[in-house]
Amino acid sequence: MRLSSKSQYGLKACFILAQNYPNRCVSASALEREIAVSGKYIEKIMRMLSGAGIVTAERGVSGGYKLTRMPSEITIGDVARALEDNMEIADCITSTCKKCATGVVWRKLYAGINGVLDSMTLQSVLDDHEEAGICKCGSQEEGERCKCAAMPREAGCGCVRGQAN
Amino acid sequence: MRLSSKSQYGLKACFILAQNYPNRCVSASALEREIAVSGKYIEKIMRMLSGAGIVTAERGVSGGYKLTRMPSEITIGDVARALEDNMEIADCITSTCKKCATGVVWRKLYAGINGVLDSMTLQSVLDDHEEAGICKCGSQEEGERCKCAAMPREAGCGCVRGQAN
DNA sequence: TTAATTCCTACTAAAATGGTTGCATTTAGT
DNA sequence: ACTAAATGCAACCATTTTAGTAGGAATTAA
Repeated sequence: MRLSSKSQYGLKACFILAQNYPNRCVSASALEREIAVSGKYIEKIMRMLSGAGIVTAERGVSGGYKLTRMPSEITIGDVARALEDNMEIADCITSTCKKCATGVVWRKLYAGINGVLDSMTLQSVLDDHEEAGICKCGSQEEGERCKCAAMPREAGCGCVRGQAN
Repeated sequence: MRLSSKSQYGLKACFILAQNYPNRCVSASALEREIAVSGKYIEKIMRMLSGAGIVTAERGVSGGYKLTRMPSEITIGDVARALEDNMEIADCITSTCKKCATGVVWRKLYAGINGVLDSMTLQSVLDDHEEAGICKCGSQEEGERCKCAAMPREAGCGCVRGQAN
């Protein structure tokens, strides 16, 4: 009962894209720096998100990835279902078998999981996080000022582009 | 994002033990017949449940497994957590890291999963299942009479011990 | 004594996971 | 036209996890 690393990295990437929405593309190599994950691997993950219609990709120099819709229109469930190879938590989820009582159980769990995941959007999570006094950009320790340098940020986080602060 | 086969088989076994509670022991070989799973494998699974204090085992001829407490006192979560090797769905569940927004998400999911699993007991699920017009013993197809023969059953399911009906 | 049972350890084949490699294609800038 | 930075794609690979299997020791009712 574990999420794949794809979901974990991919969601981090989506939060970064959300912060750059709708203007800027974010490249795989920028994500590599920010998330500390292999560039080739995050590239693969982004391609899965692209295939699922969650991000678009622009090729060529100064290309990268961008959300296809507003962060408030993308649920965590959208992202997780795109990246999790197998969301069918048990064999009897899709089957109509009613023979044993386990079907009820696993279907209820399945519904619960998707319910939780779809109750949050990229936007709502970032809002909650910021409201809790934590800078959206995610690169600082608690109580410290933001240290991020590589990435353009929204106002209010204390970051300066291309310069640590 | 998948449950292990241990949880799936193990929960089936627990329902059978629940139907035989509190009088009868159910042996691994009986479970093998009922659930259609390797006897050696279900034996291993039962030992995990025994280690978790959910069932007790009696050795020797006419031995087997029995629930340690009433089916209404055992939640599905108890069973799943005993059998699922790793319930930590993401790396940041237990850590106190607040740097990125994914922590909020996965902790909410984790709480949701356990909430669903703990909202059901062996008893409540069996009751719901029976109320839906489905025999608790689980061996019949929908609309058919029960075909189970190997196992003693509670009144009302139409089974006769040691005899198909 | 025997047969049916659990207990325990070790082993193994297959599948899934978490990437890596290499190359083709696209594109902005010079 | 050339180059460098970017995505697209397919194949590969090592490690870990999963889903059992195998074999024997200890226990117990008949």
